[in-house]
Amino acid sequence: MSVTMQDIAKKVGVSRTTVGYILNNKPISSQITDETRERVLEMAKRLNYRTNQIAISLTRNKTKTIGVVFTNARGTFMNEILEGIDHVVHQHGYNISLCISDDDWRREARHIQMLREKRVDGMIVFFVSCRRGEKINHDHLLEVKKDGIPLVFIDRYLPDTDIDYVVTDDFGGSYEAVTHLLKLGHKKIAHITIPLDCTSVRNRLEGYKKALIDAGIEINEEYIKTADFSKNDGSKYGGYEITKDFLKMEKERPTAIFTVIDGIAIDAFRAVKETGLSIPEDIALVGFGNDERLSHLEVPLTVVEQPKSEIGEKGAEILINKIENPGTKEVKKIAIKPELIVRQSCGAKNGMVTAGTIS
Amino acid sequence: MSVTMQDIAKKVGVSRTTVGYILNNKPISSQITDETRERVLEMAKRLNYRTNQIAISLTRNKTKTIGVVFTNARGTFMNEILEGIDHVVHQHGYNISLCISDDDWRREARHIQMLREKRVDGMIVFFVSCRRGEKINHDHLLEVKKDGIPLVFIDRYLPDTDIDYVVTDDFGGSYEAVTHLLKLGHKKIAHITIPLDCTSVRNRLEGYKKALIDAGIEINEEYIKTADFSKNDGSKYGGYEITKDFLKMEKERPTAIFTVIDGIAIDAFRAVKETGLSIPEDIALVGFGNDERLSHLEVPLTVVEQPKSEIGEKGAEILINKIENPGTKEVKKIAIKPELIVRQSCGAKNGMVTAGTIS
DNA sequence: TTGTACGCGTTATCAA
DNA sequence: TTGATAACGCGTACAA
Repeated sequence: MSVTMQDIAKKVGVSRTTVGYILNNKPISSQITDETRERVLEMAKRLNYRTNQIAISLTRNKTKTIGVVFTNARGTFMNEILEGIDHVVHQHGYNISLCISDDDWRREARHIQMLREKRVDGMIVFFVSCRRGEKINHDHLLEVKKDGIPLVFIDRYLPDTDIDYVVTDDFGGSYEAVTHLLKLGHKKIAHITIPLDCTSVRNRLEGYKKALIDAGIEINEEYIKTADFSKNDGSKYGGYEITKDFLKMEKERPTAIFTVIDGIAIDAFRAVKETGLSIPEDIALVGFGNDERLSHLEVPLTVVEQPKSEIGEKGAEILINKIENPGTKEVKKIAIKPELIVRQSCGAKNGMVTAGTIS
Repeated sequence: MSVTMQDIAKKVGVSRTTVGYILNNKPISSQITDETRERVLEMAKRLNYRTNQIAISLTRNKTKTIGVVFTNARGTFMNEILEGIDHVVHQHGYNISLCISDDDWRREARHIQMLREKRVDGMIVFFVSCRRGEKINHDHLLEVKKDGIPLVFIDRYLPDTDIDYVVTDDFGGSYEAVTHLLKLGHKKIAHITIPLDCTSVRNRLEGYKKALIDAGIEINEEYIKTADFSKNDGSKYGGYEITKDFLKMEKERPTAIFTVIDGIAIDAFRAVKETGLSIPEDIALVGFGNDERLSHLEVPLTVVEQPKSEIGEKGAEILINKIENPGTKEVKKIAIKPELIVRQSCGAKNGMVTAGTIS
């Protein structure tokens, strides 16, 4: 099929070894006749010789490939992280092998099995978390770690394990967003969360609670609702429906809603608009994630922006460092502080409130 | 490092070959003692043996990996195509090696070189097109074709080459959008295009022109403008500025604007809104692509929707077919008819106008 | 059941 | 000095 060193050797009339020395510019090759070198190089060019990395991988036990696993490709969440990973990784001569698990942990496990068979040098994984009621097995992830294959989680992590990760500081971001609302005078701040059992969702809820507590406001469980599950009668109860319910609360009606993700904020926006109330005058609204759609709504939404590129870059750096320095036992657990992008839906004047990076 | 067949063979006290036969369930293995088989299988499980696909790739000369090259990861254009590719490809046991060229053809060439060294079985490429003034070299793509490596282009193609591709029927989609506007009574329809020299942009312009001509309307060059280039004085002249200029045209002011991509439509939307005119009453607006943002604007935009998943799926199918049936010389050139999604910005009542698939 | 050779590049060793 | 030989890494295929 493709041109091998053997082909060149045969054509030129030297051994495979000699060709190898010349093409790789080995010190020994300085002792090879200039004429031989010339002929070999020329033949290589003429035949369009191309290193066979498969052969190299076999001997070196290194593929220069890293596996990247995402749950899905909806929205632009994956994109920015992927771009971050791509930049760092290619700089170091690595390739990305991308897998999408479709929010199915069995698929995820199969993908990881494939990546292991292909002997990737390491993996960056955004793993599947369980939705209400599901049972999820994470053994395939723990096994990767156990077998000493460099592994870095992104955006969420497995508590009680010593696996490296790079995540958004969800607690901090949430805390800041709610504190921002408090400073604007809001006291009745609702939170819409989702039935997804992962660290980010939990930490955002905790950040919300802590901010209220620190401000001396009692947690009102009526103000915390979980979207996207079915009621007994089978009807959907998502961000839209929940918001409608919040708006019906009359005197106790919240004056601000903080949603755990952008998608829910869009639903809430629609609900508020339909009710004839206005944002931010009647209801302030803050999302989390910074989906592109949010800035194009009639009233651009204020959001906590996940530092996606940084997550990707940092994750890749940690991974490559692990790969190239196999001794290190140190486990990196990094939470990057997100930015609060103040637009119009919270009622503050436009601007950006920035915080530094903690780890 | 990892467990090999040799390890198992040594532990069990049989030859490497025997282990291979048993693990791969070869017919010959039926003549192996049940006891030996048991012991081998158990040892494999105990040691957590995992096939080394690198070794297999070396002998088979097949990596079961396909290279996918995109220009960038902005927006959700890549995502849907990628999901389509991913589904088809994994079904056939292939992995994706993803590269992002950052709109830089030299980077693209380097990526393709890497993919070739890693001996991918085929490639799906969304290649870099030239912007005004740039010089782009496509030799690296032609070489892939020349060397017999299965290659499929997506969303754009190189005219005058016999390389397979799957694209949007840009001409048809454009034609349909403009015809739709004509049917709504518009006669002064403007088109904003971009200075990108690729088949899709050119074909959309042609579709626009043909629709007008077929309706007996003369092409008014004043109504065709190219966004995103600098004027002599250095100021930017993008979709926003162009739209403002259109709106200043008084009597000759266009009543509808059709933009070559969604991004420009958003700019145009902003310009119209600022001018105090309303959509669709004063100005109808139609985009191309179906970016998620468009449906969340105050007035949801009517768009020609690129069939992204289909492009990905079809592209992957063609590629895998080429890989697994190496004889076929047939070149597939497929244009998938897009859908016109009628929302509010064109002034028609909501609904979807669908067309079939042509090829 | 086992030995042997192959695919391809690398490298330590050995001969001219 | 200049170059060739052989073995390695791992799974597979075929003859023995």
